[in-house]
Amino acid sequence: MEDYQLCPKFENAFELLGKRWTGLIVHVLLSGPKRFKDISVLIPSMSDRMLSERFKELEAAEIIIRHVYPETPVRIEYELTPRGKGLKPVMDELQKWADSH
Amino acid sequence: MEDYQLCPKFENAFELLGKRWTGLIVHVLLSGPKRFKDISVLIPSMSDRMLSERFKELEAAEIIIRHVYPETPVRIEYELTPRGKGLKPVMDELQKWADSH
DNA sequence: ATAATATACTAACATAAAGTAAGTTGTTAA
DNA sequence: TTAACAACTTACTTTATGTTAGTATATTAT
Repeated sequence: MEDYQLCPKFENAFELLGKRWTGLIVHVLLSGPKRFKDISVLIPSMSDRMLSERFKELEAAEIIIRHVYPETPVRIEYELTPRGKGLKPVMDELQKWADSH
Repeated sequence: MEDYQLCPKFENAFELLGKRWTGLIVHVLLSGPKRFKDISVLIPSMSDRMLSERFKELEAAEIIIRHVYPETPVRIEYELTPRGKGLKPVMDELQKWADSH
């Protein structure tokens, strides 16, 4: 039995963004690539465990890319893909809403 | 010890919209007031229990209002407040993103 | 040489949120 | 009198998230 859906794409979007922390992570990455630690400092109420889990999901959804720079010590950065950057208008509108209401 | 926050308003917005189903409920209410049953039919994968819980949260956050029409049988409708309707641009941008990416 | 510090995680366990199935209340219809 | 419907609620299970501690690898301090 298939589920009737309002709009599969829309529902898929919410499956991702409707998870705790996902939106905030995308939001901070909109200001540029960041390291694991950077984000955990910017969003201190989120645990490392959650950040790690969300990174994996966002990478699988091709919203972020993981860059490994083989320096010593190794530097790892997370960056939004074009798809991820495409969320900027959504975040901007949400910011406006949050400020005005 | 206070938690440093990126932007309290923004984080608050996510506390609500970052919960499962909330976004979809708002989305369907953007097309007009609806009854409990209407929404449960439009979003069949969501349980009544969740719908009931989300309604309460959205009402408390003044995003929806609950109207009771004392007909027989009683008719109850949920409608977006101006604050709730203010989420339209956010939803529109998300829709665009979902369609294009 | 050894201990301490740092980054980027992972593991184990506890609690909170969401899913599932059935039941409640008040009404009208057959 | 039994059934049907709307709008929920309750009890219980499963999944998600929170909390604390620990690992691997490398550099720096003593």
